[in-house]
Amino acid sequence: MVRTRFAPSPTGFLHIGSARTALFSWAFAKHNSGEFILRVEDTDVERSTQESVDSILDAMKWLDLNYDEGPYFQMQRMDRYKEVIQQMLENGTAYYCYCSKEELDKLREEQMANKEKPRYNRKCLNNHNHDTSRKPVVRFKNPTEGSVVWNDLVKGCIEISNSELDDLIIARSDGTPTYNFCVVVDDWDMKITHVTRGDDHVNNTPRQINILQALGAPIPQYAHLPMILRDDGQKMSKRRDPVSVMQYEEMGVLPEALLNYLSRLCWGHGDEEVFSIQQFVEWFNLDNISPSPARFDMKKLFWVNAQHIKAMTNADLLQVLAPRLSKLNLDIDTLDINAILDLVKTRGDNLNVIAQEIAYFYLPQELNPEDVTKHLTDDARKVLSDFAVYVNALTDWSLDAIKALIKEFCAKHNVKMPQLGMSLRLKLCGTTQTPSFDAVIYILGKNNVLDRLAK
RNA sequence: GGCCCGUUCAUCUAGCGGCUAGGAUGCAUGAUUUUCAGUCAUGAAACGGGGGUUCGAUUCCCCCACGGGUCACCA
Repeated sequence: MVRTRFAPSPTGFLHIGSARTALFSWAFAKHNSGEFILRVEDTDVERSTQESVDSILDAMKWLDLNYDEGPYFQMQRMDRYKEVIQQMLENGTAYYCYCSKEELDKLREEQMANKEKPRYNRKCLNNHNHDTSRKPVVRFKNPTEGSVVWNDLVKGCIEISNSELDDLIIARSDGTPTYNFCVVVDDWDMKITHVTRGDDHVNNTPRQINILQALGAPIPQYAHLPMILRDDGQKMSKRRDPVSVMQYEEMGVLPEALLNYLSRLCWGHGDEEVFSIQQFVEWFNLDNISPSPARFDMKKLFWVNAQHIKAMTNADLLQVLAPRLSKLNLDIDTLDINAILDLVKTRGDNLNVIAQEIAYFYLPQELNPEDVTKHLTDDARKVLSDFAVYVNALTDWSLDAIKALIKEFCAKHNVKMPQLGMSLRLKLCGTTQTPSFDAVIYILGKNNVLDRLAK
């Protein structure tokens, strides 16, 4: 049974890169009929907040990345961690260290000055004459010989010498365990078979494997996924980029489109570009993940989004649009919303634009003064009032009849289609960029058309 | 700086020793003459550099350059 996990720390919203990691972990589990576990790594008491937990959970829900187990919270597993630390203390795979932060800082500085690798000098390993008034930390006794080797499912074989590692702290002086230790105990207890995570964790892996071995625990498989960078190759930044998943919701991106786009970063399946999440799960495997980082291309994301919007049924589209339409105070029942949707769903690459396209059918829009001077000249106004007479006289309110009417009008009044069209659009919709005006007239209905022309 | 990882069009990618190096986004041009959008067609555009291995390297190996990650009582 394949078991993967997603383990965010609740120190902020769900990051777009984390979402990609979650997606791949989830898809790998689903593809293999396995289980996906959510675990909240909240051992950093200073920075973890309930608000962050909630926003991460909300984002996971929005993306519809469901977990089979959890969310587990590490802070609720303290007893277990302490039990394991006690065992390690007893069997000699861990030891108390009484060195103060100041001492350690000094040591580090000296080593850096001598161009040595900063690492703990094991002063407390066998020295028992320490200041017991101090609260000690617990250190893991890392092997000094040999190296740690694992076959990373994305990166291939990686080997790191134990001489690169030092005795890391697994419990702080206040007794709370640290990240690398909790991860190990959790992955073990939760029977995680495949650790899929960002490749910023590659350097933690040998430490974790060493602890796992000291514990006599099985070693899971590791798959380190490449980072997602900005379009200029820099790291994404909170200040400059939309990095929160929910910001994309605000920008009118569909969750399935975001997932589709994210899936194509560092992964591909032939020439496939636009596909459903179900299809993705069927295709997904770790072999096709490219080991190099990818850049986030906002334009392509929105193109993918447009493809998904276009492919939706009107009923589904209306449902996702509902909150936006009600915010605009549209009473959609007054017109044929289905016909409107048919016309506008190809006219935007996000839900906000689509909602605006719908809005001008229902509500008279304010006119841009530039458009007025350009298109609503005295001549144009005369043409429109003549046209209103024709509309008023039309008894058969069908699209074909309206088309015929327009043709007839243009011929008789010696007006070219675009001439009529632009001023008509402006008067009817408040903008010169609309779908075919015959269709707009048809949907609006005679009364609306005459009302708006009269204003 | 040490260690680890990476490098195909501007961007996302296909390629897994022999191809006119394919697709997509974006860009440019044209068509659809009812605007914009959409759609369709066409076009420009890539194997970081240097050594090997081989009959033959984008593909395998080494070196260099560049990019990224990481070196906490953060995760």
